[in-house]
Amino acid sequence: MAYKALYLFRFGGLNLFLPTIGEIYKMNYNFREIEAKWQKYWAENETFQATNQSDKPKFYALSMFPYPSGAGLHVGHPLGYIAGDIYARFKRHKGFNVLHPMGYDSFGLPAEQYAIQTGQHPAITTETNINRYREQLDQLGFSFDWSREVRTSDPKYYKWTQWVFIQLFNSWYNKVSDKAEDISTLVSTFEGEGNGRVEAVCDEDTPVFSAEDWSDFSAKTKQEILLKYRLTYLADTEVNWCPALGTVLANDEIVNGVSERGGHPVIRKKMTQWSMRITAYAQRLLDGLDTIDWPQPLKDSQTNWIGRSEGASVTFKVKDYDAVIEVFTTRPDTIFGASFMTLAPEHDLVSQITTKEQKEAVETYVQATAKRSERDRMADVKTISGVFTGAYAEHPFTKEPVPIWIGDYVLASYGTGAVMAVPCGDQRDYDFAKHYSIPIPNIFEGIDISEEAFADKANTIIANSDFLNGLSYKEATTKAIAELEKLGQGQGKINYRLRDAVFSRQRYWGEPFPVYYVDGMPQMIDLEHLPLELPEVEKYLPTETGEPPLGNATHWAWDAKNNKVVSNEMLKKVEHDRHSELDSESHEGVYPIELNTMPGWAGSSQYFNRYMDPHNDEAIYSQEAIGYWKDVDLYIGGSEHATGHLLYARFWQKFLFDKGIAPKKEFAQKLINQGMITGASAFIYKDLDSNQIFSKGLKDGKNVIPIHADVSLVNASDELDVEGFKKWQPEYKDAEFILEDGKYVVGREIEKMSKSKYNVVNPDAICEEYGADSLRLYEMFLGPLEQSKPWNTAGITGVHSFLKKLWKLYSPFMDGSLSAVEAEPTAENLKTLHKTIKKVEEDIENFSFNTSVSTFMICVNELTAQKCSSKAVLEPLAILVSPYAPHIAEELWECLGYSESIANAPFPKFEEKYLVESTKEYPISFNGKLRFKLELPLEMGREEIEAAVMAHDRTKEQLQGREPKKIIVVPGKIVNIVG
RNA sequence: GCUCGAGUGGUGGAAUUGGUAGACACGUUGGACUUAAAAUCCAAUGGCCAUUGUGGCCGUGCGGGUUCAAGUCCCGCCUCGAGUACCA
Repeated sequence: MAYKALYLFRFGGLNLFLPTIGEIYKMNYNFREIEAKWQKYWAENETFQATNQSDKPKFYALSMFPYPSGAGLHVGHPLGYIAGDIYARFKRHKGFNVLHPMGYDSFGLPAEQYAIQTGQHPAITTETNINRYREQLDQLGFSFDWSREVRTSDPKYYKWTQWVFIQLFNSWYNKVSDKAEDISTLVSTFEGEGNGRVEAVCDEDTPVFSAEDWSDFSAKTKQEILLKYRLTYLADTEVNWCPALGTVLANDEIVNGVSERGGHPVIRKKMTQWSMRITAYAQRLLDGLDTIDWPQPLKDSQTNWIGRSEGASVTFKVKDYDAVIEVFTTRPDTIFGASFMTLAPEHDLVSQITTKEQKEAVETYVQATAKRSERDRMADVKTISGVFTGAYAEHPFTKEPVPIWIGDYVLASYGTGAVMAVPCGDQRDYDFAKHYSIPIPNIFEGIDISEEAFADKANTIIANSDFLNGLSYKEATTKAIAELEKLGQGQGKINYRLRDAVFSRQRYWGEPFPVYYVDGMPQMIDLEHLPLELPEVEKYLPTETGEPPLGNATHWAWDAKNNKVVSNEMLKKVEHDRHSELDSESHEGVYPIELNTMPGWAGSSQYFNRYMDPHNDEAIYSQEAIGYWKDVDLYIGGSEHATGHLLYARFWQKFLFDKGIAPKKEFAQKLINQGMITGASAFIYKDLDSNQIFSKGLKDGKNVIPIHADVSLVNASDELDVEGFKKWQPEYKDAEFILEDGKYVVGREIEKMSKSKYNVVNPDAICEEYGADSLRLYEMFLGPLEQSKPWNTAGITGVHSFLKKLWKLYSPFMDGSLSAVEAEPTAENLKTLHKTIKKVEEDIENFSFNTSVSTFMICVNELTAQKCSSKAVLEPLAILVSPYAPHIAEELWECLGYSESIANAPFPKFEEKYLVESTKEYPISFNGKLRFKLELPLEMGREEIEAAVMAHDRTKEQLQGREPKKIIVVPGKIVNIVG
């Protein structure tokens, strides 16, 4: 009651109680103190630890774990984490048992490159960086369950990465059951009947053999054959080799022909590499996309990446040679239009079939293309080049000779590396034919092809094509395939662009393969002897003989008898008296260990499952744990992983599903791509001919180059601190800055946030000035989560003052005391509250976090105006705000008299009845033009509303005695009168 | 080239999916408080016109269309962004 008296006093304008210094300190929203207090509380009380058993429904909210780079976090990094954290906290309020873990993708190139430069062990750099990341993450108040932290570079973790690799090695893909099976089932089939009837995804050069053949094969041959079936296998692959980085790069690590990291040139090179038979899963990876709620653009890019195309494979006999050329075509209906064939210059048959006369020209051409880098080839797509081999193939139906050309527009890596060229139906074939004056037969009814090819399937009617005449694309395709099958020269086929994924990297800082070699054949190390830990090396560069960095290790040989790593000296000692070791059941010697390491995506392909049971040393995770958590309910991360991590992780998950290790075919049901927060770089304009630097408005007409200036030297109105700049870049200390209106104004450009562009905004500084809650709210307020948007610190005062107002709402006496009273809330209070509950709940469910921040602001403004201090309103409001601004919410919650954390307080229930009003404003509109408003009782029906509207003066005035043609009443919305 | 996505005030962005366009915030301007600054509070703020007053016209990239009613739906363009690329 005393409070209430005070309260009335204060709002009555008679503030007689002057606060003491201590009270002033308390009465303000002291975010520094509050945030430190609650971060400590959460850590000490393990508030966010999830249990693997609960009566509550489960919810798994995951954000992509970061690579801990040396630069630390900038304001762009936490965006997705904040969104994920809001959702996780929301779900806790909603009564879910929430798993919200975090960890580090801590293997990677930067740590290794730093090691090369400084000699410091990558583990040390990584540890330092992780500690820094942790500090920054803690500062932002995330509700992560840190007891489940994983690091991909931790041997306890990568033990299981190695284990999955072994499972893949011990599996083959059975097309009949359409899943991965244990390699032992394949071996018993080979023993029983050979491989004639085996339908597997395997290497193309796999020979056909009988059961007898199999038993006669040497142990080594058997292993070689099995390697052609295993889901991870060794093969000579043409790879993207980056000499500058000394490593192989995946396709998605190359941008415009140069390495994504560092921009070094990349060349094609053949190497023996581990590969993953991801192509076995191409169709299932495609089909699975329909079952998951992922962003359409991301699905599209995976679909494109997999690149399914339906068509036919056709074999052409080569005239005068005992050889056939197999081609893949999506247009078997146009087969009568094929007037030549083109092989990729790298095609195996080229050297065999080339005639004497053409030999020189062909060889020159092949060499010339080999020399051209991928980048050059891409740069000039327009140039048409090719050479005739002198050989002819035989058309399967007409038996006419078809000249065989080679040309670099045909890619060795796609399809069979050969095409049947139908110039009338494909623009590239058309251009090629025109260029070399090859005939262009027209096989389309009523189509003019004198200028360009006709590629429109939908409007195709085939002509001049024997049995295909008069048929549509669809009919002709079916018919052509049927006829080809009769001849034994073709069949329907589905082709994928997706290639098997190269899995070896010539790096130090990655997972070692659990593999040693006996007679050059890979052997797996048993689970009980894992992890195989990274050895120490003197230097982190490739060896002088070009071996990967692990070649520098002195202690990197496998003692197969004692199952441990021994020094390379031992290797030499035992090696010379080894016989056919593969034949003996157990290997007792000392053998070399694989020198490559695994790529970055290895560790990230199973981490989400490992979080479920991260400390399990007996299994990758227990079946109880994964049986409970099953899959990720919400995954938040960047779209740049669309065809990398997100595809590989789906592949591993499907494999683990086949093996009965994972219960779900897809690891993440819903995925959201958070947009990038970009930086507004600042530029100064240096005159090229003098020592002058021009302000933005004066640079036009001058010969200037823009130079990045650090954004911290620029104020909100784009004015540069010139003295600060000179201090920062002493090379310009004598430069003359030409000002406009007494100021130096910088130019702005939106770019990706990056250290080298000096546009990085650090969250630490923001937290120091405004607090983590302000930063969290502001990052959400900036715009829709999925959209990329530039950072602009200026606007943060808006959300910060919202928090201050919120604080005041709970503390109107300005003395730090609790103001919430047991007073009955007014109808107005409840209306404001329930409006907010409804909107905020909807917004969170729809991931429209930006609009809910506005809703909070409106709510607090209204409640302040209403002078609301009722507990019945302020309690639920604290819960509503808590996912967004958890620290202040906890503090308010405590002020309201609770000793438990707000984290598990139930989310307020929305009740429609509080929004109901007695009257409603109806906007009235005439012919969509004149508008006025009319307030009418809510319970009025349609006819009553019409009558009330017609009786109104404005209506009469407008209608001037005429009868209205039509009256449209949309319930609760608008009344429209058409006069 | 192909595949997606987006164009709304000075700025970031709202708009219950066809129903009063510009919520909320930044910025700007004016005012209050202050010796002053900061902080805080109040008011105005799409454009043009009218103005003592309630007002009027135009406005969601451009051009058409459907509808009583279009930022939202349809047709045709333009621009920007993202992904991808000689894929047979």
